[in-house]
Amino acid sequence: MTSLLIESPDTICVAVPGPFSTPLTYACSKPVAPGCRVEVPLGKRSVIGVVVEQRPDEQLDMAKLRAVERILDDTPVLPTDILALAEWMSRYYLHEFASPYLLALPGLLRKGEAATLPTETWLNLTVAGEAIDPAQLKRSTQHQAIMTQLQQSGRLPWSHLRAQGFTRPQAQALEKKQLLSLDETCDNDPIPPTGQLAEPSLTLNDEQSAALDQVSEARFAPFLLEGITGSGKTEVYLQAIERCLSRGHRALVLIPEIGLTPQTVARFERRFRDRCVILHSGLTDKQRTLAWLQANHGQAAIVIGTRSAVLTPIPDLGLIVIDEEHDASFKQQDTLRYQARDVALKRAQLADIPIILGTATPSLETLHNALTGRFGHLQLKERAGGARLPTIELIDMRRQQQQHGLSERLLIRIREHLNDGNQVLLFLNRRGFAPSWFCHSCGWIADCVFCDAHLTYHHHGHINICHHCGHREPPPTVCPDCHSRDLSAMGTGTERAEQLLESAFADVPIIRFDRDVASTRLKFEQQLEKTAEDGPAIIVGTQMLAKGHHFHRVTLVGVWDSDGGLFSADLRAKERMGQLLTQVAGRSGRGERTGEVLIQTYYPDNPIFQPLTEHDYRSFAFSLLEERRKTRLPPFGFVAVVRADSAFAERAEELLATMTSYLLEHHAVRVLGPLPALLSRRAGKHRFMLIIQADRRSALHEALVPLHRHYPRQTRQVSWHIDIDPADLA
DNA sequence: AGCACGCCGACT
DNA sequence: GTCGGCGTGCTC
Repeated sequence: MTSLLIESPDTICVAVPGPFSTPLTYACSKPVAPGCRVEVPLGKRSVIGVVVEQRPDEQLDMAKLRAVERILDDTPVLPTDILALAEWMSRYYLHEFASPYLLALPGLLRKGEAATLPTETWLNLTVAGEAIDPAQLKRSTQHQAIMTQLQQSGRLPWSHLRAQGFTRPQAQALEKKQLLSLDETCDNDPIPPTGQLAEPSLTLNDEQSAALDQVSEARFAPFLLEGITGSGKTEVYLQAIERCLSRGHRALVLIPEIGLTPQTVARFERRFRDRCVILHSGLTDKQRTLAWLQANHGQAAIVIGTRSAVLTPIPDLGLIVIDEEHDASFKQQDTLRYQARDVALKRAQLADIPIILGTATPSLETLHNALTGRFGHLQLKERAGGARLPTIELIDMRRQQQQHGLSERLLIRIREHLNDGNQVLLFLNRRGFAPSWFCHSCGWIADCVFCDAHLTYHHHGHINICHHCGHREPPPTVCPDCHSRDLSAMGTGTERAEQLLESAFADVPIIRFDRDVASTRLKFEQQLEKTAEDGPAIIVGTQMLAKGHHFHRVTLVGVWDSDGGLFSADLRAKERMGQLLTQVAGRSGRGERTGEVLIQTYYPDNPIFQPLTEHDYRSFAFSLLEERRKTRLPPFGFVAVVRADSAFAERAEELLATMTSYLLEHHAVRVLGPLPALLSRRAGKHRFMLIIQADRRSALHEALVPLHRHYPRQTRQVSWHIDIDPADLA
C-alpha cells in the first residue's frame, strides 16, 4: 500500500487559558521547546499559552489541528523544574489545566511582552576621548563633567548619569565628536551568589547552631523550625541562607503577605552583599516583571516573596524557607486554590534541596509530619535576651459585670495599664469562624439533637443548621438552661463594645486596625507608625495584629471575643484560635516589662485553654491532633470541598446531589452534603457544598478526577469548583 | 474566559 | 417584520 505521504506536521501541547482540564494540541512546523510561549487560535480569537511537555491526545483528529500563529520565545521563559511543578499542581488541585503555568508568569509576560531584561546604554571612552582635556569643551560644563567622570572609569552606564541629571542629547553630542561611543547592551548573564556578608552575623546559641547544622544537608530534607517568639528563627534562616549562597546556590524565602514589611526585607538586604529581589502584591506590573526576570536570569541570590512567589524560576535553587508556616495566607482562597507551603514542599522534593518551615505555632499537618519523623524537627525554646513570658489569665464572663461584651475586670485593668503610661492591645476575633447560637448569661450553646455537634447559625434565613447531618431548627429566643432571653450569635455586637471603649477612654488615642487600614500596605504602615508615638494608647484590631509586629510599648493584651473558635464547625477554628492566642501573647512584654494577657471567655473550664495559659502550645496541639485522629480529619485523613453557586438554590443543590450519588456509588469516599455554605447567599448567588473525605489521598483524587473532567464547570446557571485541602469546611 | 448562536419580547 | 436580551455551548 502506498503511504499517503502526507507530511504530518509536528504537534505541540499548549497550556491555554480557559476551562480545559488538559493542554490543547496544535500543529507547529518549527520546533518549540516546552516553556516557550506561543500565540494560538482558540475559537474566533488568539490567545497566549505555554508549550508543555506532554503527549498529544491519541483520539484527536490530527487533520483538524489548527496551527500555532506565533512563537514568542526562542528560549523557554519557564525552566523545566517550574514546568514539572506546574504540571503537578494541575493534577493535584484539579483546576483549569493552564492555571499554574499562568500563575508562574508575571502579568506582562502573560500578555505577551518580551521576556527580556531592560537594556542599558553604556558610554565607552574612545581613544580621542581619552586624549582630550575636558577643559577644552568650553561650550558646556555638562560635557566637561561627563568626560571627567568617563575618563576616571573608562566606561559608565547611562542610568548612572541620568540619575545625576544629565540629558541624552548631551551624551549624543559627545558621541558626535567621537569622544565616546554609546553601546546598547542587554545583560542577561547570571550573577553567581557569593554568600559574602555586608554585616556580621549574630552569635548563635546552642539550640540555634544545632538547628543550623542539621539544615546544611544538601538533599531533599524538610525541617520544622519550631521556635517561640523572640527565639531567633530569623537568624537561623539568615545563616542557613549564607551557607547556601556560599556554595553557589540561591534561596527562596516565602513570607505571609502581612509580614512582608520593609523592616523584614531590610534585615535580609542588610546582611548580604548578594542581591535580593522582592515579589509582593504592592508592586506595579513593570516592577514585578523586572524582579521576576532578574530572578529567572539568576541575577538575584535571594528571592523573597509572598504566596505566589513559590513558582518563581530560580536557577540553582539550594534552599527554601517558609516563615510563619502555619499562616492562613499561604492558602489561596479563590480560582486555583493552592497551598503555597505544600507547593514549596513539592518544589523542594523535585529540586532535591532542604526546606525550612519556621513558626512558633506549627500547623497540625506540619507538626504531625515532624512528630512522625517525615520532617526534621528543630526546636528553639530559649527566648533571646531571656525576656519573660507574659502571664495569661482567663476572665469568666458568666461571673462578670459586663457592658456589650466588655467585662468590668478588663476595663479596670486597661485603665491601670494606661495610667502607668503603657499601651494596651485589644484583640478582636470576630471574623472567620462559623458562629454558634448561644446564651450570654450561662454560655449554653444550641446543639444538634441527632449528632454530637453544635449547630451553626446561618444569618441568612435566621436558622441553625447541623453541618454533620443537615438537621435544621429555628434558634430559640429563651435559653433552655437558665431562661435568659439574652441569646445571639457568637461574635456579634462588637461594634457597640467599641463605642463603649471610646467613651470610657476618651482621653486616650485609640488606634484602630480594621479592614479599611488593611486595604493598602501604605495605610497599614502609617497606622503602625502611630503606635510608636509616646504616651498611653489603645490599639484595637483583628487577626492582622497577631502577626509579626512588635508593639514594644504594649504591656496588656486583652482578647475579648475568642469563644467563636471553640465551637465552630470549621475544620481549623480551634487550631487558629490557639495559634492566634499564642501569637498575641508573644506581642506583649518584650524587653524589661512583663506582659499581661487577659482572655474573656464564657467557658474558662474548656480544656483547650489550660495548656494555652501555660504557654504550652505543644500540649494544646496534641489534644487537637487526637481529635483529628478520631474524626479522621487532616492530617489523619484527606478532605476536599466541592462548592456550587447558582442564582437558583435548587440548581446548585441538585448538581451536588447528583455528584454525591455518583461518588457514593463508585468511590471509596465519605460524602457530607449538599450543605448550605456558611454565607449561603453571596452577591445574589446561593452556595452549597459537599465535604468529601477519604483515608487515602489517592482515593480522594480518584473520586474527584472524573468530576473534574466530565462535569462542565458552568451549565444551567450553576458554576462549581473543587477545593483540595480546604482551609475550612464552611 | 470570550465569542456566536439561538430563541423570546418590544420597537421603527 | 427585525433588533437585541441573555441563556447555552464550544474552543485543539
